[in-house]
Amino acid sequence: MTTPQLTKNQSLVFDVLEKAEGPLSAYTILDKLRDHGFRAPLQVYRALEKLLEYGVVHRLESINSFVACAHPGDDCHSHGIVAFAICESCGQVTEFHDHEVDHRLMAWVRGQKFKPAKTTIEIRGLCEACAA
Amino acid sequence: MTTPQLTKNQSLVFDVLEKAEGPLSAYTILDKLRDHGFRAPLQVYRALEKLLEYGVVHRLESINSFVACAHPGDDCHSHGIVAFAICESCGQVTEFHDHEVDHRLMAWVRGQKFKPAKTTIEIRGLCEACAA
DNA sequence: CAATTGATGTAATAACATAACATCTGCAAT
DNA sequence: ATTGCAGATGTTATGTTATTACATCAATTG
Ligand SMILES: [Zn+2]
Ligand SMILES: [Zn+2]
Ligand SMILES: [Zn+2]
Ligand SMILES: [Zn+2]
Repeated sequence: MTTPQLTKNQSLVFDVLEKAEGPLSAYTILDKLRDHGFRAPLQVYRALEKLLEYGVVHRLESINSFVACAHPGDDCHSHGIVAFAICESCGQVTEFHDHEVDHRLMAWVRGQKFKPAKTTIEIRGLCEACAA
Repeated sequence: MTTPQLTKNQSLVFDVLEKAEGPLSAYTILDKLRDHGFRAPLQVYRALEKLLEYGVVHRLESINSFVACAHPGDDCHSHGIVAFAICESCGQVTEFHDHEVDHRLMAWVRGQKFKPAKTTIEIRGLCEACAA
């Protein structure tokens, strides 16, 4: 998907996520944008909805948070599955993907005649620095 | 992990999940147990916490719901990663397990010196019946 | 201009989850 | 048996995440 020009609110939300060290909750984003006129959760959620659709932001289901894509423009994103390693201590997120994992999951899915729409792979644990 | 004798509340919550067609939210479980004296969310969440710990119930992160384990006693559960296919139309959940996926993810994790604690794999889409 | 479409603003509410504190129950040590 | 403890439970309140409903605004287009 080619990303269209972002609207004002979408840009504001995206900039906050890009500058952040780690994933942010929608309400944390809201707080960071109060000075820019944001007043209600919906302003954040609506922007996020589009940014997710454009593939420039990912949602981390297991921690109800959002993060800017670490590999913008990477073609794998369009058809591949993205995985995340999330440090439960420092919040650091690493985004990666593995074709073999994709293939195995999609092979299973095909066998079941299941029609996949969105796949979540999230590994929570401790990053190297925090595990030490 | 060997499952200890369940307490009254744990048994009630587990029975509701076992008899359910698909995954249930904590509040749905609460409603189903009002007749048995349940009054507050915490009664459900506390029971779920233990049932998750014993491995007889799984949490589906992407839909904030809980489901009874489909493969109780399966040894793979203790050390392997469980994956779920979730039908967004009828709610049906299929639990499966693929060693190759585990190996690939764990190999990646080792390479990063990341210490995994809990891994989530959830595929949302349409089951065979609903896709037709 | 009128109609449509997409974006935005605002208030209210729904849905999910935890904190804090009191009470009870079973069991072991004295 | 009494005391002390640990685990489970009950209850209220609160915190966090997400959506519904409705009004308004701006750009496009026929
Ligand atoms: Zn990405
Ligand atoms: Zn860390
Ligand atoms: Zn299971
Ligand atoms: Zn279905």
